[in-house]
Amino acid sequence: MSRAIALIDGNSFYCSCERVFDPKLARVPVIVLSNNDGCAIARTAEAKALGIKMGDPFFKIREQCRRDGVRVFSSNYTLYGDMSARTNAVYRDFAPAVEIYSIDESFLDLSDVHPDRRGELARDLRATVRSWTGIPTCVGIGPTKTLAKLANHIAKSIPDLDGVCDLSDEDERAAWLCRIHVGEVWGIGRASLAKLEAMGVDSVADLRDLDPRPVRKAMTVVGERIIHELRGLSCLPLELMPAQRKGCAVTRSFSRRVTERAVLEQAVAAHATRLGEKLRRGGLGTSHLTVFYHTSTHDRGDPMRSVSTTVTLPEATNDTLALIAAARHGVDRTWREAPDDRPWRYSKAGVVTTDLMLLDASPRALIGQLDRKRSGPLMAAMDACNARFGRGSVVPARAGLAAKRTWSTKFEMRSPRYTTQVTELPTARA
DNA sequence: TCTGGGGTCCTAGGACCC
DNA sequence: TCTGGGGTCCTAGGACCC
Repeated sequence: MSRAIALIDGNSFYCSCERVFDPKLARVPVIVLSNNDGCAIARTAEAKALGIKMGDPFFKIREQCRRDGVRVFSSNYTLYGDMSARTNAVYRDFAPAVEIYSIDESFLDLSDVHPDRRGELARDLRATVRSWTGIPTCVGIGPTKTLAKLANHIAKSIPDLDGVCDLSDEDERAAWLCRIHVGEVWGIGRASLAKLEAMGVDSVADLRDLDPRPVRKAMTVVGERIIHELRGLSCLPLELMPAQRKGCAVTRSFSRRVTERAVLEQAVAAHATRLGEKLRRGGLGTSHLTVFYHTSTHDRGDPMRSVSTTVTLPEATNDTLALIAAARHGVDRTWREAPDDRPWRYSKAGVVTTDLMLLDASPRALIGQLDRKRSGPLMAAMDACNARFGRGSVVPARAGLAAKRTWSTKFEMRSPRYTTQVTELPTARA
């Protein structure tokens, strides 16, 4: 039996999550905004038809949204993450192996399903997910991940296919590859597209038929792999065990421009706190913390400043207090008072780590060892309180975190966390 | 100082993804 | 006024070693 991979994803996933809990959103244009209500990152078909593009800044389309009756939502990651888990639970009923690729996409191994039955299984899967979670999906099937992705793209763009496209058959596949633009291929971005167009490549079939060697020269081994994958030779295995992550970052734009040192310190302390939570969830630690903050390139005429500094810790840790101290130290050694009456107006700050390791397996310091016997239980107690009473219920004192946050990210149009907060359950009146 | 042929590790930057 | 956040992989080049 031939190898077969399916890629299933939620249609306009974030928008579909909002629709599940508000029937009035059906058939009207809906968009979901990025953090800070910055730009559109999910659009329903109706919103796309109005010309709203991926990444359109909200302040530029606000008026159009009002005029055209577009329903606008801030992103509600708690809700989307929970809905994602529900869809994956359904996928696992249909396939022996599932790779969760992103919040709304999963690869399924269908190799053991007879080729004649794969389309039927995909239709059954779609219907089940729709009925059990409310999320509409599309399914693409092919002998490699790259072809499954391409099939999914076809399933989405040709309504007659009813949300399922199977590229298992070689002749059918060849016909489709001639009709699809090479820019739709997974892994071909702007830069590669320009190179390929210069080489006279237009369709996916053109790319498939290229000699891999010159492509490797121009697009590295990544480009070469894509060609093999398009020919049906699998180079990208299903990754069933999530790999240990290598880096972790918490970065946010401010909801206003920030000029005060105390506010910047409060922000990086808050980001370091969140970083600690993320690290502890994976049992990970870091011994280097990079702190950055900068002005905005959109503020033309304003003085620009971009700062990035890396603070070294004596040994790996995920202790919030140690991370906050490191983050504040980063600000300490880089903060400058403006030379004249035009202060730098910072737009964004963050903390970044790139050297994560399992804390239990990390080497201990000879000098400056942190007290893990104390830190572990303290952090566990803090995490437990915050899990029970909501994030931010317990914060370290002294870091200024208890004070009002005047800079924090905007979510002015966020829907309730219907599935994870008992206080935000929908109300029914009878 | 020059001459040669390997290695490893780290970092920065580019590209791409969702 | 208002333009997201968080990842991965790959390569080149420098520092350093034998």
